[in-house]
Amino acid sequence: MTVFFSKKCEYGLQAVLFMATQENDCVCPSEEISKKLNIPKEFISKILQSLTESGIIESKKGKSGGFKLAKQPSKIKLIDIVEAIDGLESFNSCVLGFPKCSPDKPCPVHEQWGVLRTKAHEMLSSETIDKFKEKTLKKINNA
Amino acid sequence: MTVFFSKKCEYGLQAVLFMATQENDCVCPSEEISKKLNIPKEFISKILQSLTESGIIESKKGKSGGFKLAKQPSKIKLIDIVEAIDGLESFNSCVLGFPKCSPDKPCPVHEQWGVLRTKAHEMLSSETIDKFKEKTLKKINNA
DNA sequence: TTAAAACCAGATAAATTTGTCTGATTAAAA
DNA sequence: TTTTAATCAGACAAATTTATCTGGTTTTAA
Repeated sequence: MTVFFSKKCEYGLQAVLFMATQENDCVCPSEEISKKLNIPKEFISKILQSLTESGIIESKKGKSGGFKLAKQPSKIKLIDIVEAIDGLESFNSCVLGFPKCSPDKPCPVHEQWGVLRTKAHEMLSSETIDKFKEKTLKKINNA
Repeated sequence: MTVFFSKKCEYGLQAVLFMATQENDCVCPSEEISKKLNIPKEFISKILQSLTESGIIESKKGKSGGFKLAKQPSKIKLIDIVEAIDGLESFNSCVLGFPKCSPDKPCPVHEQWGVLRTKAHEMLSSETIDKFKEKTLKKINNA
């Protein structure tokens, strides 16, 4: 197996990155997101609902409703989306599954893995979604 | 969620690291491994069976049987165990779940994630399990 | 030779994650 | 005002992962 993000989180990241490519006050119905990204409609709907609760996106109900970002793209970090969906536990728990892994009671690979995990966390915390607009458009339209 | 290794893989890594701390020709029954590492007996048995098939460990059947490493600890890399259990697909597939993510058709975070993934792969490929003997003993006996 | 202690094999069960369905509510547009 | 198109809520279903059970086979040791 060996995944990093859950499917939900992958889809959530895709969806938010996609929404960041849209014009400002244009709301995006879940069906459109579903089609553009090839994600089952009902599934992405649920994910969008939870991202709405988390305050990352906003929803507009009723006809010609949909979703849009709740903040400026430059204010949304990748880690925000990950935290909302998968949580941050993995950045604080043992990669080998040992109990109570800590600097005090390190697991065998504590050091080696710690470095990598920190780098991953730094990357996700520093990158904001406005940086990915072009690449996202390219990927979605080319793929 | 956000896991890196599956539970199976975590347990497999723990078990092999533990076996590397044992005396050379001493075979280790699955029950002992189960108790030492707090892993359900039947579950770790299955995992040990599959590691046996993969040639990483050897089994001795019958009374006073058990498992031991099939090679010298210095010849077993962490990545070997991961490959045997989880496979290497994740090192070659898109972290955002986009289809056909490649240098040609990169996903939005292709570069950023690629660096991290490569580092993870390098770490797992360079570290051999003999390096962890002491730390493993400490962790198991202290925890 | 026999009993005990281990691995082995395959089925089954439980838990979690992923995905679907139904109907209610909301709000814009005809 | 009514129809239509959307979110929302909660139950349900399927798939995957994790864990357990049962019984068989192997081999040592008493």
